[in-house]
Amino acid sequence: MMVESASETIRSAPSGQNGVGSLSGQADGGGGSSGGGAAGPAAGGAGRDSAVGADSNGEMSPAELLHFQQQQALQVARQFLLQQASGLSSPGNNDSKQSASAVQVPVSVAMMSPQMLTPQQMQQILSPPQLQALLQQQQALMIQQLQEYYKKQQEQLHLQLLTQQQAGKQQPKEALGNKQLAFQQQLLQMQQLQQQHLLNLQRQGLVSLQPSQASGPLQTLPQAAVCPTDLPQLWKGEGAPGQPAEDSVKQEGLDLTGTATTATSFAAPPKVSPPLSHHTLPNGQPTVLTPRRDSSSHEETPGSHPLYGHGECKWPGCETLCEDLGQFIKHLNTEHALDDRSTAQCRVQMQVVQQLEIQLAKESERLQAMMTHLHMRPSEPKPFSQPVSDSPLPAALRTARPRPLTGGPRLSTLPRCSQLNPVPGSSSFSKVTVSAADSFPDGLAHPPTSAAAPVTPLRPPGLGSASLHSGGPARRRSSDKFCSPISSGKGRRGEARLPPQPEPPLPVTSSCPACLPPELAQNHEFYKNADVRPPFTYASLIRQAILETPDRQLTLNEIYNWFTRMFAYFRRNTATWKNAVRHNLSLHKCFVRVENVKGAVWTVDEREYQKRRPPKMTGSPTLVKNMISGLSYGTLNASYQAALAESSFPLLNSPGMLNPGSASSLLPLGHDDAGAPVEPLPSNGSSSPPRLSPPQYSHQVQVKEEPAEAEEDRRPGPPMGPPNPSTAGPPEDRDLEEELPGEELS
DNA sequence: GGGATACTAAACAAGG
DNA sequence: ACCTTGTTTAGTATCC
Repeated sequence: MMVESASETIRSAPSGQNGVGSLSGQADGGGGSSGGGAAGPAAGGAGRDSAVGADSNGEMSPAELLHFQQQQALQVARQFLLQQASGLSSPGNNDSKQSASAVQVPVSVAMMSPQMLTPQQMQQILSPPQLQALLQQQQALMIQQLQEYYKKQQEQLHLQLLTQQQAGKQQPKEALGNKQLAFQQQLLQMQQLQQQHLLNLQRQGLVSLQPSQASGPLQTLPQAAVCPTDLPQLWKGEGAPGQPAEDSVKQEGLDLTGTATTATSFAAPPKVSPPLSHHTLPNGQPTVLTPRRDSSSHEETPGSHPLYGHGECKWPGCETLCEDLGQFIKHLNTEHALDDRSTAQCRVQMQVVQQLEIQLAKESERLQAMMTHLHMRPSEPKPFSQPVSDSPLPAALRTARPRPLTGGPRLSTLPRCSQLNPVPGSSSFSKVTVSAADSFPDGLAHPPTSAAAPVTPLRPPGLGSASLHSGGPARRRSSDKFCSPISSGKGRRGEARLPPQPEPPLPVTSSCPACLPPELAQNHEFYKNADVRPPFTYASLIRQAILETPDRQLTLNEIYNWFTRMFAYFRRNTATWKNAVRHNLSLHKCFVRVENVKGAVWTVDEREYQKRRPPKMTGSPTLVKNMISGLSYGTLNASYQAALAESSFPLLNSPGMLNPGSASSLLPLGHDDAGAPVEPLPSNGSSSPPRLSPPQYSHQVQVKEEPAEAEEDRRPGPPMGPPNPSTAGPPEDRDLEEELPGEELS
């Protein structure tokens, strides 16, 4: 039953996924052509999305303006990217950084027109700092434009006011008073609108209150940085549309004081409010300041570098100490130049950022809900029923919130994520979960709550539900074409291929129970939360799972749990992977099944495992070649994936990636044959794990079938009994925290 | 085109 | 009868 549903899902997905449109076209005509079905949805989605904020014809409401500006920002971002790619300019005009930044952008990007780049692609291409800079620029731009918009409005009103005043000289004072009041009220409302707009932006993370921005654009928006506690007042104030402006002004007290002043004595320059005081949030000060500094340093300070701080390189996974900036730059250029590893890391980071964005959206929504519940309920209608424009704000909230940073366009380009929706598989999943005993919470709970909501926005609107659920296949295709750095390239190919190369190194690090493979270790949080297919093969993951335990053995169920625990992808997607896991366990000699009292556990025969690899290693050179030869985006993408996978490994090759110390410790392990022995296992295992581990390990080395049996006899009860529970137990428990809900379900 | 590897799907069996 | 666990086979995709 379950199987059927799952398979159905999968089947339905394929046709739809391919298509993800826009990109497939540019990437390489080949693969994507089939997806006619999907293209439709995608397009539709884009359309729908754009519809939300696109029709900014005529007069724009603030909400529309916001969208429009987001689009513009996106455009700017694209241009920025283009510039980056072509090395014509660097965002921050950092002297030292210029060369590096220019180099770090994949050359192939330069070949793509800005229009061809989707936000996703940009994410893939730009480094986190670059992205950050980009975002900041977008924010600044948006704020600026918003500011200008309001400024114009103010000026218009001002003019009208003056006109009225002049005219009013001849009119009865009463009339004048009324009109003035009306204008003032209008002004007030407008300013309140500004406030809300900015608040929204802040909520969405679009406004970070950077110094530069603060001093400029924001200045004119006195209430921009209203602290949360002021919100109620704000809303309250707005909520009194019927009242005379004066009243409302009074109500607003602090916040609107400036405004009121402006309104009455409008002649005063719009920028009255002290820049900083407004931007200091009660608790946010530190946080606000920090990013600010970074951003400023990033773009303006020549003496610093976003990737350099506290005397060390902040490149993900690299903490190399550098005496000074010069040295760091040198290090940056040598160790983090444009190569597979760097690009791969970059992509991973992008994924992280993306995930964070999702998270941000989620949290923003939550906050909104909370605030609505706590503050707005009493005066709920007020904020949303603004006299001037009832829709503007709300609309902005609704539309912008979900996708704080990129808005519509981006969504349309995120087909790959279309796998989120677990719906179909959920049933089977839950089933499994339950039986699994351990955790699965997510299977059902997550999707709806955490995943569903936030994710939704990111999904291409167009992708129908069909594409949404996509279990395995879906992910591949969708991801392939564009985005998913990790998963990628072309369906399985990417996955299958990448893993191999990377894996070699994996063993090394992975062997250490405490540590995961670099890539996994570094992004383990990411994979844990992001519905992204990990760039590892099932075999490598299984191995990882097993090696992570003190006694290097896991039951099938525990392996399942590890998967679900470590990767969101395996929580939300169909349970197909379980079959794959079993299949892999049975298929590969490197996995040895050992029976014990408790049941059967699986161990890893490192020797066997290492045996498989050699051949695969050859892959990377090719990738590099591809990279260099500058091929099409599709190819590049593949190479990226490979690079990524490679990066995951331990960067054996690149000392730069690791601390001198760590690197040395890891490197010795070597990924090749030596690997087996190496496994830090011994170290860790011997030390912490019970007596069993040693024997076990030895066992692992043995050949599969027979040994298993013999082994079993040899170490009947003891091996499995105590250790197993203990081993599996702890980790499980750890995660249980997160997955508790799941348990509840069961 | 063939070989190797990987993934998915599915059938089947054994045991709980 | 159902589920889990294992094994095996088949088909497909990708890379070398």
